[in-house]
This record gives sequence, C-alpha cells and structure tokens, in this order.
Amino acid sequence: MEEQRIVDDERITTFGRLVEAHARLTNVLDNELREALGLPLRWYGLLLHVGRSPHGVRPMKELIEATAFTSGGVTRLVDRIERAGLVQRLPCPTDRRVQHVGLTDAGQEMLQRATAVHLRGIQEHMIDALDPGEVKRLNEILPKLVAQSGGRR
Amino acid sequence: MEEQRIVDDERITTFGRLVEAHARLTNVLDNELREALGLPLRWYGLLLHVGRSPHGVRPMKELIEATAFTSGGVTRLVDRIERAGLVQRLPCPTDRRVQHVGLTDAGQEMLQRATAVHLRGIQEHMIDALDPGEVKRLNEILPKLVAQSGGRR
DNA sequence: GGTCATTAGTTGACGTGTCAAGTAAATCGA
DNA sequence: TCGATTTACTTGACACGTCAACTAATGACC
Repeated sequence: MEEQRIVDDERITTFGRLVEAHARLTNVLDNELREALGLPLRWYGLLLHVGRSPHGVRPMKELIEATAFTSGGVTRLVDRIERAGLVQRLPCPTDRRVQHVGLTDAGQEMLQRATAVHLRGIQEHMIDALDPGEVKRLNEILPKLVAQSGGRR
Repeated sequence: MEEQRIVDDERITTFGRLVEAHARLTNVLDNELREALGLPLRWYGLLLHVGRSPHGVRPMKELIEATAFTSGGVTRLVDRIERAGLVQRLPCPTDRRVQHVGLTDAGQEMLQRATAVHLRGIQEHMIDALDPGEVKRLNEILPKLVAQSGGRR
C-alpha cells in the first residue's frame, strides 16, 4: 500500500501547470518579438495598453494597475521606453501630479508591426495547440481567476 | 461604422488574461507563503521539486529544466536556499561534474508546513473560484500549452 | 592514451524589478 | 485659509535573473 504524500496533491500540480504554461509561452513570444523587432514582450505590453486607450494616452496610475508592476517598476519601464523614443510623458493640464503616457509616431509604428508578429506567435503557440472549444473555455475560466485574486499591493 | 483595430484582436486578450491570471495568483500565493513562513514562492517551487524526487535528491541539471530558469539562475537560487539551511549540495559519486541537491531536515520540515499553507491558498484563490468541471478542463488544456511551446535555451 | 568536443555547473558584469523614503501637488477639515 | 493627509510619481539601495565567458570533468575517436 502506497503512502499518499501531501506534496503530491493534484491541486498543486494544477497550479504548477499554469505557471509552466505561462513561463513557456511568454518565453517563446518574447523571443519572437525580440528577434523580429528587438522589442521585449514587456515593452509590447505597455505599448499595447497605451495604444488601446480611448484618447491614445494613459496616466501612469492606470499603467501601474494594468501591468503587474509596482509604481517604481513602471516609472523605470516607461523611462526606458521613452529613452528608446517609442513613448512620451505628457503633463496633465488639470492635475500637475499626473503624468500621461502617449505613443510617439515611432511607437505607433512599432505597435502595429509588433502586433502582427505577436498575433502570429499567439496563433501558432497557443490557439493552434487547442481546439476551438478549449480556447473558448479558457476565455471563460481565466477571467474568473483574475477577478478572484483581487488587487495587489 | 467602427474601425476594427488590429490591436483589439481577441486572441491578444486571451493571452493577456493568461498573463494576468498568472500574475495575480502568484502574487497572492507568494505573499501568503512569505507572511506565514517567510518563504518566497520560488524557493517553495524548488523545495517541492526536490522533495518530490524519487531519491529525495535532484541533479542541478533537472532543476534547470524543471524551473523556467537559466543555469546561472538556478545556481544562485540554490546558493541562497542553501545559505538558509533548507537544502544542501551533494557531490555525485559517479560523475564529479554533477551536483545533487537534497533537502536538509529543516528543508523537509519547511516543505511540509509550506505545502499546507500553499494548498489552502490554491484552494481559496484558484479552485473555489471555479466550478469542478472548469478545474478539470484547465487540467486538460494547460498541459497542451506546455507541450506545444517546447523547450527553452 | 592523447587530443578534441561536449556536458555540468559557477561566476562577473549587467539589466530590470522591488521596497521604502522622498518630493510635489491636490484635497480635506477646523 | 492654512496645516495635515493623501495621492501621484520618482529615486537610492538592493535583490534576483540573465548572458556569456570560464573551469572542470567526461566521452569520443583515432
């Protein structure tokens, strides 16, 4: 008769699978984006958030909430992307504490190119690996996990 | 009539959800483990891998493959955990290049305690947020994503 | 058995993120 | 309306990983 060890609990493995799937996917997609355009996946994530904004501009505040970074982390990320000329800080006219972040023309251009590359990667490494029904289910399940674990720091 | 922008493609959002679910979950579980036992989630991951090994011992090689780290990263991670007394390096008798990593008594003890905490967290933040069927589907879907994106460096 | 290539793991230099303290502006309250 | 909080962001010190170069041992082949 076998001992059933607590470390072998299947729920731990479920979580482990999520971690591993995330690690593998981000790794591949990051590599593809870097090779094609020299763009780190994290930069792309920020460009995407800004590019999707209604007025083409986002306050730091919202970028901090949207990315899983601390405020200091976002400050530095924006520093680098700004230095690369893809993004610019714009002072907010109504609240001088606030910095808006907007895409430069080069940033717009980069976002378009990068999205094409990224989309090919997602299709190949994520969508094609699953049945259509499974993709649909993922889209139902994942938001529940996001909503549930609540805010951060 | 609305323009459909390429950046709004739903597949990008699907991937984004995976990233966000991962970020939120690991953040919560890391905090819980740190608060309860002062143990970072990454340390737990390594302890778990070692603790699950058939002979209670794993060569660095396998830890590198199992975690999503580079060899240098694992060397330093093991350095720190070893300095904390939870793990020890054991020279391999048949191949003097190889270092085996095994749990110390304190490491065993920590692994047991941490697993209890971790399991409560997974239950609360992951399992309870989903229906039983959804958990089952996750367990079918995630391995496909892992297998598909292949190896690393 | 002696070269050559390969494999395991470590290390120095560095990039990127965190934490906590700091600055400046807005807001709240007597 | 003026001091006390709070909010938005930045910064210095530091923790943690990566990359590429390095050491040591093994294996392969002539």
